[in-house]
Amino acid sequence: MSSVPTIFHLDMDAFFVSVEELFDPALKGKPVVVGGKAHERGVVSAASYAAREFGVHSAMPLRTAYKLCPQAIFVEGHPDRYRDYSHQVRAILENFTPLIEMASIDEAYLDMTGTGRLLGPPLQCAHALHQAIKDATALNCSIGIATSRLVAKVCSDQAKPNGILWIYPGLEARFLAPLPIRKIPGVGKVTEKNLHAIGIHKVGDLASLDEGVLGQRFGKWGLALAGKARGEDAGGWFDQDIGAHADAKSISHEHTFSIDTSDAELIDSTLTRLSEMVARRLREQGVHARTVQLKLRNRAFETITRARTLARPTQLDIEISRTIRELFRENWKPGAEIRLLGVQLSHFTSEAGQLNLLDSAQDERWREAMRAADHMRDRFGNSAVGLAAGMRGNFRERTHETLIPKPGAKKP
DNA sequence: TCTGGGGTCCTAGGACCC
DNA sequence: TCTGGGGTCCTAGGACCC
Repeated sequence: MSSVPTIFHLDMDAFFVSVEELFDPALKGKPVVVGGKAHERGVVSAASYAAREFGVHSAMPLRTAYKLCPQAIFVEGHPDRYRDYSHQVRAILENFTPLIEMASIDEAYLDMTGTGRLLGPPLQCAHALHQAIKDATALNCSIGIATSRLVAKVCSDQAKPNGILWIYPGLEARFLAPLPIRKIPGVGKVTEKNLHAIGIHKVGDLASLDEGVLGQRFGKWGLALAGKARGEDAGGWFDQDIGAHADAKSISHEHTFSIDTSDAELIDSTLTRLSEMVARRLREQGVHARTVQLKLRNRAFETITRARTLARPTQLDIEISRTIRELFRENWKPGAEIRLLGVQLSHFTSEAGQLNLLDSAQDERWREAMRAADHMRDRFGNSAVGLAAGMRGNFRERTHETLIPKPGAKKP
C-alpha cells in the first residue's frame, strides 16, 4: 500500500533577527534591521516584525530602510552564529526523520511519509517538532504540511509567524486558488508582471488557463508553471527526492567597494584575494574547477560576466588569479570606475588535469605550498597568508575603510 | 529606492563536428 | 556551388531564491 506523500516545510521566523535577539535581548520587540549600518552600501538581510510594519523588508537598500524607519536598530550580520543555529536545528530534525533537505540556512524540507505509526498524525508531529526546536534554541518557526514540496512551502509562508498549517490531501488546488501568483515559488517580479499583462492575478486564474497557451507564451517554464498552479512539484528545483544531496555546481566570491574605484592596485589586489578565497574553498571540497568567471559591475550598475574554460581543471590560486587578471585586463578600460568585482568557479571534476610530468612536479610543489598556506590561515586567520598582491589588498581596503569615519566604528 | 553576497536553473547563439 | 540537421560545448545574460 503506498500512501500519499507527507511533506513538511519548516521555516525559521525572522531567523537572523531572532538569533541576534538571543545575543542581545534588548533588541526584542524593537524594529531591528540586520545587514549593516544605516548609511552603508548594502541591503537588508532581515527585518524584525516591528520593522516590517514600517514597510522595511529584506533585499531593500539599507538607506531606504533608514528613511522608512529611522528609529530602527541597524546591526551587522553574524553568519557564523546563523550557521551554528542552523546546525542545531538540523540536529533536531534528524530526531524526526533522516529524509531532510536544508533548502537554505533557515528552511528545510522533511519527508514524513509513513511516519504516522511512530510519530503520530501530521499535526501532532509538527507540534512536537516545533516544541523541540523551541526548547533547544528558544527560536520560533513555522511549519507547512502538504503532499508536495511546493504546497508545503506556500503553507509555511501562510502560517507565519509561529504557526502550523496542514493542507489535507486533495484540497491543494482549493487552497492555492485565491492566492496571488507571486506566492508561487519561482514567480518573481518579472513573471508576475508578464502574467498580470495577460490578466492573470490569482493562482486560480493560472490553473484554469490552457496549458498550451502557457507553453507557447513562457516555454518550458510555462508548462512547469501550469503544474505549480495545481500544486505539483513539476519541473525545476522541486522535482527531486528530499535528502538526495546534490554537489555544489559553483563557488563564488564577490566584493562591492564601499566607494567605486579605478585604482589599479586596489583592483588587482581584490582580484587576487577573491581568487584565493574561491581556490581555498575548492580545496576544502576536494574538487578541481575548469571554468573561471569574472564579474564586473560599473558605476552605472551595469554588470558583465566573462568566462574562460581552462585546458585542464585546477585547484591552484595562481592559475585562477592569473586567468582572472587576464579576463579583467581584456575587459577594463583603465580609468573606468568599478563598483563590484566577482570570481566564480564552475565545471567541477574530482581529478586535476595534467599536461606532462614536468607540470605535475611543479603542481605538486604548489599544492604543498597551498596546503601549508591553508593551515596557516586556519591557525592565524585569513589575512595571515596571501600572495603578495592579496596582502596589500587586505591592508589597503581596511585602511581605506578606516580612513572614513563611520558611526560607532572602533579606533584601530 | 540607488541597489549585498552566495547560489540554482534556463535560454539562446555561435563554434565545431559528423 | 549559398547550403540540412542534430549533438555537444562554450559563453553571456537574466530570473529567481534566501
